[in-house]
Amino acid sequence: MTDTPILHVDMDAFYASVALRERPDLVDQPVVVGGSGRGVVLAANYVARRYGVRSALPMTRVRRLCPHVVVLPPDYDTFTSVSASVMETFREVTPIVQAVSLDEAFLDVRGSVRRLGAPVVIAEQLRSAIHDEQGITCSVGVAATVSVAKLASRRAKPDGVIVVPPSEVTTFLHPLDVGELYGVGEKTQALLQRFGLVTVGDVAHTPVRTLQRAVGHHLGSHLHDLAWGTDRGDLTPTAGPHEPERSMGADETFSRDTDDRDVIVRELLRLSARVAGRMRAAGVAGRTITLKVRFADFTTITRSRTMSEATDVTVEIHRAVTRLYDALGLQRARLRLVGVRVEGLVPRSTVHRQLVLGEPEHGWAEADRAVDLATRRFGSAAVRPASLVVERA
DNA sequence: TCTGGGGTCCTAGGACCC
DNA sequence: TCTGGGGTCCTAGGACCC
Repeated sequence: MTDTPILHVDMDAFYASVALRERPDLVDQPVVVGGSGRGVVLAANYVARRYGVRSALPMTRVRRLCPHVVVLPPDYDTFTSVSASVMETFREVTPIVQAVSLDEAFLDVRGSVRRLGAPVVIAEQLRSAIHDEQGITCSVGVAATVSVAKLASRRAKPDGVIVVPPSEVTTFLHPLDVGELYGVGEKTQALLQRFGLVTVGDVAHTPVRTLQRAVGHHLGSHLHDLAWGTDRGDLTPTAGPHEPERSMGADETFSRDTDDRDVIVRELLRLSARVAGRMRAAGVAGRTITLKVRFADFTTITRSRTMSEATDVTVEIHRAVTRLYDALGLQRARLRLVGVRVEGLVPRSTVHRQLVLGEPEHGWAEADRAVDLATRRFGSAAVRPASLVVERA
């Protein structure tokens, strides 16, 4: 038996560490993985962090903070395959693995201690296995609950392990900044601060009703639980066929702001095709179609429309978002970003389409299937709508 | 040449139904 | 004929996470 059965394993600077396996010559240099132009940092190695470089920082600021930083482009195929191998290593320890993202997971090792040893021993075994197999380091938090394990792994970084036994939970939690709690971002932290609540201990000693008045009913009671480390925190194993997504979407920031309707409608077509293609690959269709528009000043609005029937057809999604866009009646507003999202996803097999006699929808669905087939065979650059083909002079 | 892209969940008001 | 209460769906926005 153990009183700290939950492990939170978090890769250190995951994207950067994976990218550096190919470039060992750069390990002592400041390195970030990120986009170009208007992109942000996806991951920064610990050398870059000494300059104040962090995830989500705009690249323009990164270059100011650290002019000699090396920027590597993300290689998601490699990240995905390294992640899959790491998750496989976790499942050799316990079947109860809940992946949070490519680079972190919770493990319930309750059933493994007799075979493998105490949780802290398992944590060290995992760390050396991942280091040997993948050439990257990770940190592990060990605790009785999910939320405490998560905070412990952050404290353990980089390349360490921290165990927080139940008797030490409040001593560990209460001095922390409220912003460390899962679910407390910039806004909520500022809100709590106005109530004089700065540390986790402050939140713990505030009546639930008061918290709920400050931050809303749900979050208020949630924060109170987190502040005492009493969240239930049962794991939902993500092995095998995972839960279907509730929505799928794609958005894109223009390389420069635009008010050109042709450019915008063409981008909406590209995004609609991308989303619809992923939906068909996943075998889902959806009824609610949402347009997202971000203006040059970064204000963002959404407009959605729920259809009578679910679709996975590119031209139907494109037509819906184009109507929503035109209904905005924008004149010369410059847009920074547009996005397309489809919600209310259901398995494609449950959709029975009521085709209006003579409507050519059938033809569009078949055109999509032909595109999917050609894409699988020749790659995504091979097939695209005519309006997306750039003529070569 | 500040501020990505993929998501999830919550809130709140109004419509509509019983 | 003077006003209720619950449930669900839709829409829009916002906060948050990695």
